[in-house]
Amino acid sequence: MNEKPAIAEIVDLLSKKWVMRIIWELRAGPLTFRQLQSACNDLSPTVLNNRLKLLRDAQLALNDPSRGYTLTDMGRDLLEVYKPLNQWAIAWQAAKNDTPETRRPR
Amino acid sequence: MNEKPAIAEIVDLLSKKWVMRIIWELRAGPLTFRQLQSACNDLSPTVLNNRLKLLRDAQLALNDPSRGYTLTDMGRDLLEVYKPLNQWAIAWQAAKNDTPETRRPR
DNA sequence: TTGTTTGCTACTGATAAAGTAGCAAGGTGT
DNA sequence: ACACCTTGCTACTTTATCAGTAGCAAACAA
Repeated sequence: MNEKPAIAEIVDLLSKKWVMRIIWELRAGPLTFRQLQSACNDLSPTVLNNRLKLLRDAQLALNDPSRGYTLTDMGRDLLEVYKPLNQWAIAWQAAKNDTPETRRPR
Repeated sequence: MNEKPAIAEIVDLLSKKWVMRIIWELRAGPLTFRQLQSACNDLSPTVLNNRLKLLRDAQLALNDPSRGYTLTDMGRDLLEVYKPLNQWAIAWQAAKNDTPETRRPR
């Protein structure tokens, strides 16, 4: 039924611009379409709508008309999985900005 | 020195097409430019070269002329961080393809 | 009615990615 | 020297993706 390995499928989805950001912005609770828009640097409704459709199809988010767009349980799980990446990223950013070329001698 | 939070910076990088795939293809050891190309579905040298530059700048990969392109220690660490995502993805793919709409009644 | 907010679409312009051809540098073998 | 490779890479063109703007219909409120 699935042509692709699961990891390839999710990497494809998360490689699309704004997808991870949208999930991130929904971390604290539901947001309306327009709230999401302004949370994501006023991205165009064209792209936002497209991404929300992808996220709904992937069952990572859904639209509860009375509350707004919300993460599903799976969406929240994905955020949990991403937490270690945050730790790694902090160490990475510090390390890559402290290289022989850019570091001044002491 | 850094305008962006580390997590935003790495999400930006990993959101670019082929970046994660390239890291993945280097998991087992060095590959030459052309080996990487064919490993990544014959992607154009234009994009591959661009991505390799990004990865070199991010110090996740480097080019050892005698061996080919290789992951740095940080690059390998990133792969480690991604392992849980693989587990999550398998469960996610199974769950999302077993929904009330697409599932036939028994 | 008038006004507001909702999700969303249509249309246009800009940017990123892909496809193809080919080059210069370095090695290898004759 | 020569003709061959493979290397990383660039130039150029086409196509896909993303962004910006305007605005609509539905739902509700004053």
